[in-house]
Amino acid sequence: MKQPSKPTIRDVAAAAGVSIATVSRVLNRSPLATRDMKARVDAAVAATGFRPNRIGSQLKSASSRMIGIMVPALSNPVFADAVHGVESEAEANGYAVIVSSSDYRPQREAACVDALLAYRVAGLVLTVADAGRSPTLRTLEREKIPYVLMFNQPARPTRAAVTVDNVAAAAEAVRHLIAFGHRRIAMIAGSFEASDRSRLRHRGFAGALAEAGLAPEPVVEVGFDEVELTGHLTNLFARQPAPTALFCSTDLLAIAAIGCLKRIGRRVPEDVSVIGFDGIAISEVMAPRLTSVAQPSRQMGAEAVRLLLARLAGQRPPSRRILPHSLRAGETVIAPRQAEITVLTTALQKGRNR
Amino acid sequence: MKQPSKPTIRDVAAAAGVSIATVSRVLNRSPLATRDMKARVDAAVAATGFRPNRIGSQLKSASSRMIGIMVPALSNPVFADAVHGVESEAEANGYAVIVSSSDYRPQREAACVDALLAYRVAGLVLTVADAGRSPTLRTLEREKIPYVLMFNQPARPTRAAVTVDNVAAAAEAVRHLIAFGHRRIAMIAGSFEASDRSRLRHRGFAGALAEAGLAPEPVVEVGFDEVELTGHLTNLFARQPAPTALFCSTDLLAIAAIGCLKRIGRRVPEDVSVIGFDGIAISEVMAPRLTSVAQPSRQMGAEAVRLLLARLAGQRPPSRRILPHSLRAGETVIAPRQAEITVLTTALQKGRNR
DNA sequence: TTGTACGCGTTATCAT
DNA sequence: ATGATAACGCGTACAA
Repeated sequence: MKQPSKPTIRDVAAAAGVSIATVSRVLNRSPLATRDMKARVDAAVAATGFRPNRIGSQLKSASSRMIGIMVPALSNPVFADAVHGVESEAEANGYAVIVSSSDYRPQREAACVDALLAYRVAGLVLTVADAGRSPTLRTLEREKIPYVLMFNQPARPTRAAVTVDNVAAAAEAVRHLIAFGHRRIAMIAGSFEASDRSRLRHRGFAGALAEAGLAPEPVVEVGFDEVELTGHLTNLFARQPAPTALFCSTDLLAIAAIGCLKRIGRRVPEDVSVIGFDGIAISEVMAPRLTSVAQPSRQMGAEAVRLLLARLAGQRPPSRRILPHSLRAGETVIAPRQAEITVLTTALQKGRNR
Repeated sequence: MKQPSKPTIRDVAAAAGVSIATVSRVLNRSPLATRDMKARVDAAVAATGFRPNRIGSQLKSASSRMIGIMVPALSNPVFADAVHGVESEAEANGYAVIVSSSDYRPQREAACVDALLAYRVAGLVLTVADAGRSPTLRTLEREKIPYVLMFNQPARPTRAAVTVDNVAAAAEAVRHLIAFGHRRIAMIAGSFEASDRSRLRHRGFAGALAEAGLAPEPVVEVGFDEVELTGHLTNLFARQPAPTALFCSTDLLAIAAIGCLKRIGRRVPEDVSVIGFDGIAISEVMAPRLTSVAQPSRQMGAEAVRLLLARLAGQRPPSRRILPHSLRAGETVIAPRQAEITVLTTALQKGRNR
């Protein structure tokens, strides 16, 4: 049952009639490798079916060329896209990626990171529940493991992060609703405890309302696996006067909310306008197309890797990268009924004045 | 700039005043480790901040406790879910997971797998474009690397795979439409070249139509990143008589199709019924809820890992695991207009007969 | 029960 | 330009 264990650099050396040092030089494209040596080694590599063993190489060189990545969940397309970005940028630079997910449970984060560190990853790209109070980040700092946050937007500017400006982006979403004439705007937010983004987006929401002199509407805070929003929405819309628009802290929540709204007899956008946050691909192909503040998830992953690699190369890249968000107009936001009437009236009066 | 390199087992031994063998035994829970030795070592581990280096251990023991995974794309929730399943099952068994994605490009598969093999992964869980003619799988077999396919359903029964019965599942979807009274059923299929699943599902589609004595409708084959189906659908529905139902080989395609249909003035389900394949989470919360043949993606990932680990443990597990699919009734399939009339008529007659 | 010493596959230093 | 050899961190056979 013993495997004919894989050929090593030693086997190649024997087959080529050279020393292992020569083989190593050829494999690593050392300038010292001469043409004929290269030819002989290449032939021997092909003959033996040799594959360089990165484990051996890592042990020696203490640089693992592996990047660890931790996200709350792969089931959210935002994170799946970001991981995709991380993976392809890493791959392009000769790095492999080890993934793990915390399942939105802050207390799992430490264990995940521990596992990654056991593999001596060169660095980490991660999204934590709360960058402000994360034992995990402190561990990484204490042990001087380079890391770059994604989506998190830590208050401490020394913590490397690639994000969008969550407060500004959320405020922009709300202002978009206000510009359409909405005055009673409610928010559905993902768990504040499990997501500092959710808190920041709420701050943007509240700020935009205050700035417009509007009364703050109640915020419905829900869990991330919560898909049954019917109860929450029923309560929300039982109030008089009912909200005319809904800002959701993620697209996933927005899509779920739209489904529940339809089922309780509120049409989107005719009765209620909805705007999401993330700009995931699916929200662009559904009908009506979801209006959303899009963040460039895939690029954020790629950019996080670039920052990490620059840091690993001993450079001093900016510790923070705020990527631009963009308001992606869809079809789920229109003017509320009353405003429509106002607009019409105004238009008629103007017409008459001519 | 030199890092104060991390403590090794040797530092721990020195701190505890024991030998490295003792430390190793304690860390690996060897029965030879005595209580007091364990106490001293544990204290020293804490004092030094030691973290076992898996790289060293892997090199020695030649078993990497890493699983490689390759999927066509993380942006498809089906694969993201499967990776999630792989990740958590692997984690539960002390394995780490290295991911890579082929971006639906068959010619990239070999390079991805090569990279994974360089890390001496213990085995692979993967989805290839076409399990029937995959140089990658042949490579793995030649080099005796254990692997388990996911989603692929290879003709050769020796190839380990965890899948659903794609032909039967697709046929069931089509029979569902037929049972509702649909007679003109078209199909939108993902690229046949990039997905053997797509081909099998088409076979199930054609089989179910033939079995019911229905004429085969044209199949629209589209790329996986193709989101603009308006043209295709316009052509499809310009035919006379137009199809009354649509079977899509993935939920992503179904969602895109529904969006495009609405935009060309066909309502779903009133004018056209739509059924998907995959049962991704989002399709359950949108409105109308997508009717779909669901496959247990997350469990498929987990099951693939279980199979792989059993094989690694030297067992001879069944090489193929066909997991049950389930028809998840949503709101996108109703009876076509004419059938509705027929049904009503029948019901009226029955009522009169009473 | 505990410790010594070797080897896993690689890179890199130092002779030649 | 090429080769011999010493690490890297760990597990374990073997000796004590």
